Amino acid sequence: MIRLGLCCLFKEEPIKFRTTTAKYSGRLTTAERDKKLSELCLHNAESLLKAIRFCSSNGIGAFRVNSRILPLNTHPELGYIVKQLSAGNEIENKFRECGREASRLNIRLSFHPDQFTLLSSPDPEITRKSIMELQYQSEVAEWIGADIINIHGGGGYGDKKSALTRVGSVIDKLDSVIRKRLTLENDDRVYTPADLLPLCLRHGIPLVYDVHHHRCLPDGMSVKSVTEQALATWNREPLFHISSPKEGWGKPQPGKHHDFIDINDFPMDWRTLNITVDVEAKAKEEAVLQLQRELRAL
DNA sequence: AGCGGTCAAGTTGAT
DNA sequence: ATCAACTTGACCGCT
Repeated sequence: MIRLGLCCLFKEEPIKFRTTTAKYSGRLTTAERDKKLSELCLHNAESLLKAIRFCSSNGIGAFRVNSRILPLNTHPELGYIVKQLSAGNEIENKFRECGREASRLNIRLSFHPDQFTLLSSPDPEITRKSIMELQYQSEVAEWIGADIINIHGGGGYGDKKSALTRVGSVIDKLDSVIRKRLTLENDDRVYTPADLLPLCLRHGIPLVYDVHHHRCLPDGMSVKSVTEQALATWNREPLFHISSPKEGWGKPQPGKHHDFIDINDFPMDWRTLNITVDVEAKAKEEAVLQLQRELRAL
């Protein structure tokens, strides 16, 4: 019933994604840089294929793709178009193979651009760069058949209402390759489910409900109520997030993730739903497998 | 071969 | 005013 998802990395399984830094890459000659980036992108496509197969073999139903799957792709000085890399065609073909394999094995793929990607900024330059990032992840999403690009609301700037209005107007202008995949997630500092639900309903954007963030930043709504209302925003299999606090509830830093999920943090109401739940835990695949065992044992 | 310093981006809140 | 935290290591370069 429930599809559990692994986020980006492995703890024990030897599947690695590689990256580089702008500082290092910028010191290389154009030819050296092309070679380096080609190698990294191709390596990452091959790792993604392994990740998909690992998930399938282990009963893990979803995998979140790291934002740096194509390292430095949208960097202002060092960014590049994949087709123009020397290994461009090979890279794209390998990603399309990932898509076929994910489809064959029924592994759901998603993206989660990091905190630099936000649509609420009053600065148009930040919005422009964010849209570039969404565009890049959408292109890879097209290749591999990922149906989700999930982001947070971004900054509040002391006026969340105005900020969310900006988010809405940017969303309405997005290219459909982004728009059809875009989802919004409540965070643990600024935007609660109560903040985001009206926007999600008005603009037809699904809400990724992170119950851990909701517990860190409550809004008076119950888990049950948010669950119901979040489900109603989805036109496809819903995606929710789960994690457990490292120091326990009520300690200084409830935002930090524990190695594993405490089964008591998993909402009862979710157990019978037809949903994907991404497991955000430092023990990665070990944590997903443990939660799966504990859910089955109930 | 091993280890430490460093890493593109934005915002918030602790100090 | 500065800086860690966010999702979290992985990389390069020095010894």
